[in-house]
Amino acid sequence: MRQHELSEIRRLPLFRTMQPAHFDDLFLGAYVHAFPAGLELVRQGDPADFLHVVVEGQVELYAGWAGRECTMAIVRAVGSFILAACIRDQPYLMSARTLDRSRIVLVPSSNLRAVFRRDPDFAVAVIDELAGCYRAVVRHAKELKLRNSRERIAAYILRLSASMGGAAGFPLPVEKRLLASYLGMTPENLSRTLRLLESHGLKIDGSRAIITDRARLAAVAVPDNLIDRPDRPSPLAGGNLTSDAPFAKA
Amino acid sequence: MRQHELSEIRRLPLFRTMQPAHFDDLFLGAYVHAFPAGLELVRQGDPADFLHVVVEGQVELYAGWAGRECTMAIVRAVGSFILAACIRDQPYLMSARTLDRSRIVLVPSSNLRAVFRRDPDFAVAVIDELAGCYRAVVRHAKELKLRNSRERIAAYILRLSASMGGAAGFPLPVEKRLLASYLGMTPENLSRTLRLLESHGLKIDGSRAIITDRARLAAVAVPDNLIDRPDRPSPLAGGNLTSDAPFAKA
DNA sequence: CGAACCCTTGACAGAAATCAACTAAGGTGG
DNA sequence: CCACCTTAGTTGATTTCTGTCAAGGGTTCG
Repeated sequence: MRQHELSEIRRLPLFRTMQPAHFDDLFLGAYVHAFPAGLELVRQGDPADFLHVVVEGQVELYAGWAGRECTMAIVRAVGSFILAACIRDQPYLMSARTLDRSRIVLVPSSNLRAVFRRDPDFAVAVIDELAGCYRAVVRHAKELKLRNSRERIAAYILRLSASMGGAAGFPLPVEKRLLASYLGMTPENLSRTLRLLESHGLKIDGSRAIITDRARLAAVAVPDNLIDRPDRPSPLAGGNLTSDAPFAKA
Repeated sequence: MRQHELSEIRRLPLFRTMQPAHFDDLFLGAYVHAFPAGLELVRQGDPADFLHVVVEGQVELYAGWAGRECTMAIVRAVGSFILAACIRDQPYLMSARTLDRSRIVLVPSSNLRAVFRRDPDFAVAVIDELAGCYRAVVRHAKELKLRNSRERIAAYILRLSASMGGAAGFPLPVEKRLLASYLGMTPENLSRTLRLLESHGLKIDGSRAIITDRARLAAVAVPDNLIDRPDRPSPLAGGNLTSDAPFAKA
C-alpha cells in the first residue's frame, strides 16, 4: 500500500483519532487493489469479511430483490462502506460495484472488531461514524416516504447546489439513470419530471443543471434541514469529510 | 425510579455489559415519567437532550414535512430510541409520541457521551446497537424502494407471523392507519389491498390476520432474508431482545 | 461502420392518492 | 339507559402519479 494512501486514510474521521500503533494493527492484513469500472466488489448476502475504503474512484451501493435493483448510495474517495455489516459480522445488506476505475483498500473485519475493543478513541470514532450513517439513511427514508418524485428531484438539485457552495450551474455528478434509481423512480420518470421542472426554475442541459429561479425551485422542494442538510461535523470525532457529499454516505 | 425497572433496563443489550458503577453514573440524572396516550414526547428538530427508554407502553416515531406525516417505527417496552441524535448531539430527525399510556426513562445525553468514553464495554454495546439500527433502516429503505404496496403488506404479514413463532392467525399489533403509514401508503390503499390479498392466502377479520395459504402469500411477498429477517443476535453484545419486533427498532 | 448504451419522447396501463360518503364501534354525557 | 359524538375503517368514484412498453436520436467505443 502506498504511503500517501495510508496517510490519506489516516485523515478520515474514522481513523484520525486512534493510536498510531492500533492504526498499524488495523491495516496489517489489509491490501489495496485497483478495479476496473463496472465490477461487482461485494454481493448482498455475502459474509462481511472486509471493510472497504475507497481511495480513488467511486462506488455504487445497490440492492436487489426479485429481479429488481435500486441504488442506495454512492461512496466517493475517500470514504468507507459496509462498516455496520463488518461490526456485526453479518451478511452485507447491499451490493457494491465500481462506477469508475477505482482503488479500494480491504481491511479484514476481524481486525476491526479486535482494534476497537482495545482503542477507546477508535471505538468513539466508530460510534460517531455509525450514528452519522444511521442519520443519513433515516433522512433518505424520510424523503422517500414524504416527498413525491418531483419534490425529490427539486430537493436533490438544491442539495447539490448547496454542496457546491450555492452555485447556480453545475454538472450532475452521476448518470441520470443512476440518479433516477437513487431517487426511487424510473429513468423515464426522471427525464419527464426534469422537463416539467423547467417551468419551476430548473434548466437541464445535457448533464449540466442550471438553477434559473431558486425561489421557484425551493417552492417545489420545500427544503428542510431535517431531510436535506447533512449533519454538521460531530463534536466527538472532529469533522466528517464526506458528510456533505451529494449522496448519503453509507 | 423503581428497582425492578432499573433491573429490567439493565438487562437490555445496550446496558447489559457495562460496569455496574458506570450504569449507576449513567442513570444518575435520569428520571422516569408516566405519560398518557397520544402525547408528543419529542419533536423533530429539537436538541437531543435525552436518550429515551420505554419501560412500559409503546411509542411511535414519526416524521413530518410540509404538512405531511409518516410513521417511521414503533418502539415497544423495553427499548430505547433516538440514540444516534444523542450521541452526535444534534437535532432529532424524528418526533415521538406515546401510543398507549407509557412509562419512559429519560437519560441525559451528556451522561451517555461521558460514560461510553470511560467504559469500553458500553462503547462496544453502543456500537452494536447503532449498527443494528442502521441495518434496520437500510432494510426499511430497501423495502420501500423495491416492493410495491401489495408486496410490502404481504411481507409484513409474513414477518409478523415469523415473530409469533410461525402462527397462522394473530392480532395486528397496531391500528391499521398506523400500519399504513409505516408501510408507506394511505389507509384507503391498505384497506383495499388487504381485501385484494384475500385471493392470495390472507384473511383479515377486524384486527386479526389469518394466513390461509402461506405459499400463495409468499408468492406475493417473495420473502428475502436481506429485507425481512432481523439480524441474529450479535456476537458482540450477546443478544438483542427487540430485534425480532414486528417493527424495525430505532 | 456498427453495436451498445444512454437519454428522450409518446402512448398506454397500472398503482396509488384524493375526495366523499357511509358503517360500525367506543366513549361521553344527559 | 340511551342519544350523541368521535373516530377507525371501508367502499366507491375520480384524478394524479408512476411504471411499462416501444421507438428514435445521439454518443461512445470497439
